[in-house]
Amino acid sequence: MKVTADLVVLTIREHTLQVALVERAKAPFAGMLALPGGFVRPGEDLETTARRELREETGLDSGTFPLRQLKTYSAPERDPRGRVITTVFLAIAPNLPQTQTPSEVKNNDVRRATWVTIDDRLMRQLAFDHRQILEDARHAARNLLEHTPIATDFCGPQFTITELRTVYEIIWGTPLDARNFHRKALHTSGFIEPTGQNQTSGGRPARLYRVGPAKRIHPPLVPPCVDEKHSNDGPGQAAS
Amino acid sequence: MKVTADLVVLTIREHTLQVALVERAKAPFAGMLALPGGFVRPGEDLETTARRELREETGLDSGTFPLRQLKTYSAPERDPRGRVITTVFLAIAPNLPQTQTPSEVKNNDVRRATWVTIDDRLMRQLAFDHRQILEDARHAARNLLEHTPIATDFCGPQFTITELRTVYEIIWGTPLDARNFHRKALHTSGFIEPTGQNQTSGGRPARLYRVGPAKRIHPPLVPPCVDEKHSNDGPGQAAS
DNA sequence: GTAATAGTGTCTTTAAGACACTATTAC
DNA sequence: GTAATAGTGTCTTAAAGACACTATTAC
Repeated sequence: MKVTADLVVLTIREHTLQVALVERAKAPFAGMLALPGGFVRPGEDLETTARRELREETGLDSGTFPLRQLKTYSAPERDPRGRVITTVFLAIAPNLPQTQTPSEVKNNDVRRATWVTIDDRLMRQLAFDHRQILEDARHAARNLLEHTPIATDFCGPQFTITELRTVYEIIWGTPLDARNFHRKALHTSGFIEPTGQNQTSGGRPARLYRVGPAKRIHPPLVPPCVDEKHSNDGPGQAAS
Repeated sequence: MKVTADLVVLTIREHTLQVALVERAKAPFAGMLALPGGFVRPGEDLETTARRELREETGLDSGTFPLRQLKTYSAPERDPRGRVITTVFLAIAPNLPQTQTPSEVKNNDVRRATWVTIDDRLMRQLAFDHRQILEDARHAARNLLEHTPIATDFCGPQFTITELRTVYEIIWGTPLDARNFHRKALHTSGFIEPTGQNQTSGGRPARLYRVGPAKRIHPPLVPPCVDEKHSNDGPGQAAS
């Protein structure tokens, strides 16, 4: 049985949620979009494989952001080449200054790597079972946003509260009350801490913050009006 | 590369949290305790493997309770026989009437299956990396208890609120206020619903409930006095 | 001054936490 | 009646939700 590690790398660019995808050079699914990833090599654990493949296929250096294992997909027919199971990792990248990490990457499986805005049209163009994987990963990301400080990973090492709120607004798809968000962010101990610096951008200067030591946001940051009591449990992963 | 599915099957018996373990018949780790599990067969997905191995090794029928995929362990040296990665599933069994599902099971890898109370002594007797796996699974179970109705899986199809509260008390290790728990359980819409029946046991008859349609407990049921804002993130799994 | 953005305070509502008594059964 | 267990109500406190104005900068 073959084993691969695949990655869902999310970022916010151009005010939308985007995912790093590769255009496949070979069959099966030649020319279609797929998640970056590849086979585990001897001596590698899955996370090492994920980091290597990310670098090889997209040029992204995962040293700057953490990888979270999400779920392992093992349906017998999920890869037409034979029996392949894959473990999926979620990564959140800060908004990168360069357009993307494109074709300089030498990799004979991959034609090019690109950021793609996540929408319904994209979801129908994905190879393998990557549509399901991406849906599950989005669900996991939304959940992590509520319970962990993961939103700060979308920002750089320093950010304003407005930038942080924008992350929530884009991923949740709803506007948030700036005052209530401000209060929640500052009153959740260990979430963010001031750096003492300011950032100015055409209006009153904004205070800059960095991520704090907290690993959980407690009580959670809940999206407004979405009473998900009866909602589905998502990709079936146990909460951490 | 070989792939296995292992299970952490938890139940509450004799007022303690217990886990289903097997005594290994062969090297490596002959005579030591291990989680039930085994190799994926052609045509099986991981969950199917887990259900089959559970039945073969412990006689437990997983048809009566759900399996949740937790995490995949892939350290290169985790199995001395060679490269084996394993995907771990969590199952919660109701308190079973029979003592356990013992040695009638024919399986040449396993000498016998047994329920074992989880304590520090046990944790030092586990084969492979199963100590780490069990610790991660306990952490995941505690978390699921807060956010999902999984506690009802420890009870039968019908249960009293006191039984349900006892589950939380045993797993959290702290007593809960009966009145506040009662209110929380009944006011969380979709958590539990009355069956209309009563159960009598030496005192005032208790109303019986069944699990409701909710998949999430919102807001979560939080263990008292445990302000885990700065606590570790656990086994590294994304919240579902 | 004007435009743009950041930052803050109060009232109301909801739910958690603490806490003690009454109700129904078996014996 | 007594023992055992189930069930309930109130006060206080913490935090979310709704809502409008002031502060600081660039031009």
